[in-house]
Amino acid sequence: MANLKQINRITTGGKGLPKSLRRHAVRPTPQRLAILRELAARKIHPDAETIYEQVRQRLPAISLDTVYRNLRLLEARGLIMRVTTVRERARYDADLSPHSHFICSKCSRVLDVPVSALRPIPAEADAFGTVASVHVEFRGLCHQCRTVADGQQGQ
Amino acid sequence: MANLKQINRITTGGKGLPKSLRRHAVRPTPQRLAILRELAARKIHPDAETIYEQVRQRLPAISLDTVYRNLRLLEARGLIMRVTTVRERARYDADLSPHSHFICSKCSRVLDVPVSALRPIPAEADAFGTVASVHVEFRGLCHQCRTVADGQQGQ
DNA sequence: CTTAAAACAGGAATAATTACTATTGTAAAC
DNA sequence: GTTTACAATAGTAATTATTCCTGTTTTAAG
Ligand SMILES: [Mn+2]
Ligand SMILES: [Mn+2]
Ligand SMILES: [Zn+2]
Ligand SMILES: [Zn+2]
Repeated sequence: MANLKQINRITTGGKGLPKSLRRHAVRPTPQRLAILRELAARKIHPDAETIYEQVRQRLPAISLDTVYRNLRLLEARGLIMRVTTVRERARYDADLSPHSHFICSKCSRVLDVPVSALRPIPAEADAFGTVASVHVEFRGLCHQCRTVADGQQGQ
Repeated sequence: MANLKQINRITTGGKGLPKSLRRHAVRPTPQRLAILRELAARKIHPDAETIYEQVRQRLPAISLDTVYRNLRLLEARGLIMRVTTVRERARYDADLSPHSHFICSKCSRVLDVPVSALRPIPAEADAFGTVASVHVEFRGLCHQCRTVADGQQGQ
């Protein structure tokens, strides 16, 4: 981290973002701002590595870990969102009938949700390409974990 | 792999699955059958490790790689399905407005799908727990990749 | 200016999954 | 019933995305 003044001059463009960050009790560091700006400017929904490569052009000393750390923090504070689902172990199902799943964020059990709870999703998404599959996934606290305050680790 | 005859006697229970596998041009090996049976018998939507631990009790010599390899093959052949989404790098979005995404399986670009294409999902899923979030994700070939036969790696 | 807490860079560690290789099982041809 | 070619497996190494750790720098507050 060398020459912070200079870095600040480069990266601190508009004043909107810094204020927004302060409101969420997040310090507007140059690295953080650069990451957030990169995400806000482009609509490519980039991953950590892609953001890293871009931000590096302005802040050559930034580390990949800083990108990951900030993405995590910004997501937790509700300032950005994840496009993909939570990255956890792959789980499988032998039941091929059309249905969806409710995944408990506490005990990580997976419950079947019948299609009746879904309603068919219109073919309007075909505007973007040939839809091969639609994945619907509910997350939350299962009944068992809600009532029993102390969540056990089921599965 | 020792004493195959014995293993076969143990694991080859019903005759339905072996035939089903043959129909899909998949050889009904004892390991494969055990994995498939484990998945079909329980409705817990297990991950590879969990299946491994269970199958190991009957086939102590089975390797974890065999479980992974077969889950991959069975999914590819359409005999089982994945509960969770494809395991790839996490991607982020600064646009917090409610919308969904279309992910191209060829160029891996992510396109925004407006809510108009979704229809609200009924609160019927509350039957399973307190729904905190709903994730809808479309997969397929984007227009660009469909027309241009030779897919480029966009993003 | 001093000081405590937050954030950072760089590199090591972790965890899930896949790749590699020598060996074994299978099915079909002879 | 042998032979033979190919598929599948076990065991282990490698890969990949992400997180953790440690010493240092930056920030904010007194
Ligand atoms: Mn299911
Ligand atoms: Mn989006
Ligand atoms: Zn639960
Ligand atoms: Zn595409």
